[in-house]
Amino acid sequence: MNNFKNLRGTVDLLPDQLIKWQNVEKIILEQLFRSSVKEIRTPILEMTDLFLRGIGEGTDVVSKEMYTFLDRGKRSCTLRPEGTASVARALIQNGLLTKPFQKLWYMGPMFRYERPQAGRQRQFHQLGVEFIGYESVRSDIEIITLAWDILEKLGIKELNLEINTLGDHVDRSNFQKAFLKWLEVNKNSLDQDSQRRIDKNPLRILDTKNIKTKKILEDSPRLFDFLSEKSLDRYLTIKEKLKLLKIPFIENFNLVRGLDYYTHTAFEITSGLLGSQATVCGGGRYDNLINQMGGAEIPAIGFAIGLERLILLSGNELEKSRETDIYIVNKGSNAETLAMQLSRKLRNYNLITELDLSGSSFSKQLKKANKLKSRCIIVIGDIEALKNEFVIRLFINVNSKNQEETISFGDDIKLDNWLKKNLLSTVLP
RNA sequence: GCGGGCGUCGCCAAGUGGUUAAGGCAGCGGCUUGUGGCGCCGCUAUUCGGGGGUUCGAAUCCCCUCGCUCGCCCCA
Repeated sequence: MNNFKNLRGTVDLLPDQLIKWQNVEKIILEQLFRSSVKEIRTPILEMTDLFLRGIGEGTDVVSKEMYTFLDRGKRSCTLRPEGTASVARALIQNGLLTKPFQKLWYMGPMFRYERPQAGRQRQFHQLGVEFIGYESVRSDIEIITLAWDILEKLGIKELNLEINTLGDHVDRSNFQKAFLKWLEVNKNSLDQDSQRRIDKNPLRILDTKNIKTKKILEDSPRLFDFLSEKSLDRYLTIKEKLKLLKIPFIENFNLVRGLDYYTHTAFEITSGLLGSQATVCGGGRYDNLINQMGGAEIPAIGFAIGLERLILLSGNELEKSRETDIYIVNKGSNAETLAMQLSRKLRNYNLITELDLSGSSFSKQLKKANKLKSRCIIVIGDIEALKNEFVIRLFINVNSKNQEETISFGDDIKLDNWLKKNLLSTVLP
């Protein structure tokens, strides 16, 4: 096997699969459009420092999962592992932060160097939405609602929304002090992973999956008790409004999320149907990120949806695509020229037209049309070409020969009427 | 980075030491060189992920390697 292969953790998306992708993307884009969210596109490649500063050096993403390399100018570059840092950078750099409020989305590939498994790849795709400049509690609700509605529009069932609050940076550092103190005392009872995290990223210990550690953590100080009145009030309001909007959620005080920049609201939407990589959507507030990266103090909140996981969850009704409307069977040089002209004309209708380019026998071409489940065929051979006409026939079943019509080239009215009567009335939008 | 499972045609597979590597689907050609379905006939792996070894003989046994996959960690 000397052939080339794709790199581990990357996949080819093939035509049949892309039907589903396109349908999913269409529904997403429509919902974003209706929600007044605008698109932004940033480079896939960025300076490594952007992510070190933005995401945080202690995070797993930065410390062990980045695709980083030196370019020819010896600059350290990284294929983006997520989108938020890039968006923040772009807004600062392009002076867009003078606009007080912006709702933005992006969609595209992200890269993380990990061992692939079900629902996890090294190159994967995310839809990200960021509400920039929004501080109000309502913006938290609105963005959670948006994420929820997108998933709902796609018909995805069995979702769990988990929410938590991380407080502001003051709350968090107060808590962290108390927590670190507690950790020192209880260090030896923790599992190895958690012990390692004490120095690197203590908050993440809260999210451990180790059952023993979980048990021990029950007696640890809780971030919730360190929330300022304002932070607490914010959190309670969110819960209350979500209830009013009838969006079901569960509280998860251990939901910390992997990136350093989050403050206040953190949320995740998971599905039991995904196996061990259950998170479809993760998001939260990041009021300090833009400032940390050199911009003004601008609050923001966002989420990201993993498209591969979304596709796994989406129903197979989205795999269906429209079939061919008209298959043009043609043979002989004059006929072929006429067929080309005709196919161009037909494409001005909202019809899927396939011009046979094989030059093979009528029988072969008909078989192909049948295989494609074409709703209608046009036949142009030497005989038709000589008379400057073509035959158009409904192709629904073998016996539909009687529903055929001969039309002269140039008789656009007759063609138009035939199409309206037989095809256009049932064409999907 | 650490564990488990698996690699036979484009896909699904049988074969588990003896000289032809089943079968199905898909594909291609024909029956039918200007008319679809069905059917029938034919073609499609000098080779079993790759390399080395054991053996008279290997897809089948051993070693190494590569890849895939599932899980841990973590995340989308």
